[in-house]
Amino acid sequence: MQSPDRVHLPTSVGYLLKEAASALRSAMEAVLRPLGMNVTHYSCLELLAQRPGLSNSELARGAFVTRQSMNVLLVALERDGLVSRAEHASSGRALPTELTPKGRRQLATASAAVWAVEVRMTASFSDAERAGLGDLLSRAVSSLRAEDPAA
Amino acid sequence: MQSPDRVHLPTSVGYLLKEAASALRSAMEAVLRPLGMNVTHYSCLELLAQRPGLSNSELARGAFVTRQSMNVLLVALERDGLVSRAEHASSGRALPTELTPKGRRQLATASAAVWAVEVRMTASFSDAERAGLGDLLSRAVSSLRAEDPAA
DNA sequence: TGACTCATGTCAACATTCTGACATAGAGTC
DNA sequence: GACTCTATGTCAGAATGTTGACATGAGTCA
Repeated sequence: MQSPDRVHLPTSVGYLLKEAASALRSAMEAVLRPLGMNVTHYSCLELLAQRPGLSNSELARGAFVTRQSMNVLLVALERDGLVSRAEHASSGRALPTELTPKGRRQLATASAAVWAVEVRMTASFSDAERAGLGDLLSRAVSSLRAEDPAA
Repeated sequence: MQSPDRVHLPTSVGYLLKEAASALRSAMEAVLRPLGMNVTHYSCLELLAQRPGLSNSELARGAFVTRQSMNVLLVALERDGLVSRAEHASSGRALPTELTPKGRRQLATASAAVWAVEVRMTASFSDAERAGLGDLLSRAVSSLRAEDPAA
């Protein structure tokens, strides 16, 4: 098939993974832009809806960015009245964050749009294929993190 | 399972896709950093090795960045003597680019390292699963691009 | 108690990438 | 030829994200 220590791009799982993630990101940004949001913006709100009280660092990990990046986003979201952060930590240094009603409303619109993108992406899949893709991706993540402390 | 117009993060194919791509990128950067390269840098060299004479715009599409970004990278790669660009276009405006021997040497090391990462990522997969993942990802990309002109 | 480790929030400087814009070159159409 | 359309290379500005660093708070252990 191919030489054993070399990457063949068109059939490389890594390349296809990158391509799929890129296409998904583009599609998401296309539907989020008219709503005045970007992917990280939406991800932050979605995380907060499903797990209220998350701290800046936890949100950063969930959205796959650094806590510094998430922090500048949170400052903007708080300024726009979409989230509210605790003044001071009840324990440790983590400042729990929560959605405001305004944030919840904005998220509702965005979440529906993003869901439609996900549906379109997996439109040709059977239920078994959809579940299989999720399983394979999960295992790939586990394998990557197994021997590598980074990330 | 879940409400029909809402995303449930831990089981969302989109979220898992983003997570896997993030983990792969981290792993690749971890092995490329000691070599003085990053992912886009490597991608550019790999593309040129497999398809010599690619133009700036074609490289950008292959590496999933804008042509502006690829251009600044190409300028740096040419300055470092890793690639050579044609002085003027033989047809149109596209300037074909090729690897120099130095670029080929650097790529050889990087390609082996990246290949090892891909092997690790799919270590627990059977051959059928590896091929299946590639097939599912390809179909997901097709579906995303089908109705959406962006990307 | 004190030292150590770890996670967090935050500041600063830097790197990377993108958006917007413009001029140029070829293909197709009238 | 003149027009339109598309693709390309390039410039400038801005947004976004990262690395590096530091201080703080909590837990662990001698």
